[in-house]
Amino acid sequence: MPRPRSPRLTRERIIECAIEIVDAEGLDALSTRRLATELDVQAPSLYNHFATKEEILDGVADALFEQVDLSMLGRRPWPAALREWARGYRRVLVAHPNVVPIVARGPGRRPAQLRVDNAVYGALVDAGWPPAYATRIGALMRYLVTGSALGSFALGFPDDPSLYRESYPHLADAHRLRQHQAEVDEGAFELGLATIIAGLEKTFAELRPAASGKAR
Amino acid sequence: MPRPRSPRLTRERIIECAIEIVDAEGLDALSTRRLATELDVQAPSLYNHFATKEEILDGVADALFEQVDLSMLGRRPWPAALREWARGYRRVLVAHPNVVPIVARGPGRRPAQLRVDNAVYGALVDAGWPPAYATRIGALMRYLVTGSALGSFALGFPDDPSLYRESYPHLADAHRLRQHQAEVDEGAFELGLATIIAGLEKTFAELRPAASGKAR
DNA sequence: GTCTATACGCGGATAGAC
DNA sequence: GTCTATCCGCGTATAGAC
Repeated sequence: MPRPRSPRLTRERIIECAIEIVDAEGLDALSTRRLATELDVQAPSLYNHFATKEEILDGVADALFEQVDLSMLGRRPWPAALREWARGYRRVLVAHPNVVPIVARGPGRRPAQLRVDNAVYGALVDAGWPPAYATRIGALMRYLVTGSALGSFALGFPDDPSLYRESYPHLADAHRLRQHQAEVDEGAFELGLATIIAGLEKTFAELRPAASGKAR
Repeated sequence: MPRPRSPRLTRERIIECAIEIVDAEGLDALSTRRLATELDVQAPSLYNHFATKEEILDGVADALFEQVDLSMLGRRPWPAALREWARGYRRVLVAHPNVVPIVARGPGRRPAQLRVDNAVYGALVDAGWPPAYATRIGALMRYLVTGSALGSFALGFPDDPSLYRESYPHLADAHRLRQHQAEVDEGAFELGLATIIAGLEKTFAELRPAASGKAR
C-alpha cells in the first residue's frame, strides 16, 4: 500500500484508497483518520470531497458496480444472459467481500447499482417476462449473489475438530471445509444458479406456450 | 421499552434488551452505554457477564437460532423437510433483519447455529445425499435465506419517482415497490425455494436411480 | 461476585484560520 | 482546499465500594 505521489485529493483517489483498506482489513478498519493517513492528509480534509463517511462507503460500493459486465444482456437469450451476468456480478463481489453488506441494502441512490438493476430488469421484460416476474427474478438473483458473496460458507466453520466432535456429530469433518473453500462456495452458487435458471425456463415456457422458442 | 423491575443483570436479560435495541434502531445503535442505560446500570457492569461487546452480539445471533424449528428434519421426506425448515429459518431472520449480517458470517462457535447446521446436514445425509452435495445444499440454503432476509429488495429502492425517470427508464415504477414489499420479497424467496427444490429432486433421482422412491 | 467511578485512546464531525 | 483545534460518544481497562 504505497503512499501516492500527488498530494492532491480527488474523490477517485479517496475511494480507491478506501477500497484497499476495506479489502485488506475489513469495513471496521476504515476510519476517516486511517484513510487520511494513507493519503498523506489530515482527516477533516476528506470532508471537502464527501459530506459524510457514509458517502465514501456509497462511493466504494458503486465503484464495484461499474465493473459488472452488462454486455450480454439483450444480446443473448435470457437464460444464458442471466447466467453470465450473475456469474460476473458474483465475481466482482467475491473479490471484495467486505463491501457486500453495503451492496445488500439495495441500490439507494447509487448510480452504477441503479444502472445494473435497470439493465437486468429491462432485459427480462424485453425477453417477454411479465413485470411482476422480472422483479422477483431480479430480487432472487440479488439474494443468491449477495448471500453467496457475503460470507463464505466454508470459512464460517472454525478449524477446530474438538468443537464439533462431541455435540455436533454430523459436522465432524467441518473443520476441513476450509481446504475446499472455493469448490464449496462456488459449487453451492452454481448449484443454485443452474437449478434456478432451469426452473425459470420451465415457468417461462408455461407462461408463453406459443412464443417460447423465439424469446430473446 | 419499559425498564425491567429487577436491577440484577443476567446474560438473558442483557441479550433480550440488546435484541430490542437492535430490532428497533439497528446494529449501530447498540452501544454498551445505551444498553446499560436501558438496563438501569453503568456500562462497565456488562463486562461482568460478557467479555466483549462481540460476545453480546454472538448471544443475540444465537438467541435467534434457538427459535428455528428443526422438528421436521428426518421426519418428513427431505424435499418437504428442507422447504419447511428454510421457511421457518427465514421467518425468524426476517423478524430481526438487523441481526442478519452477524448470522451470515457463519456459525463460528455459536452453539445454537451449530446445532441447526448439524441437524440440516445430518438430515440430508441420512436421506441419501452424498456428503459433498449435502454441504452445497446447506450452503445454498444459507445463501438464499440470508440473502433474502438481509436486505429487503423492495425497500432498497428510494420512493422518489424523479430518481428513476430520466436515467433508469425500466425502473420507472420502482418507487412503488415499497407498497408491495412483502409480496416481492417473499415471492422472490418462494420462487427460488420452489425452483431449487424441484431441481434438487431431479438431481437426486439421477444420482440414486434405484432408491429414489424410498428416500426419507 | 456485582456494580460504580473514572480514565484512556479512538471514532465521526464541525469551526475557523491560512 | 487543507490544516489546527476541538467536541462528544464509543469500547473497554482498571480500581475500588458494597
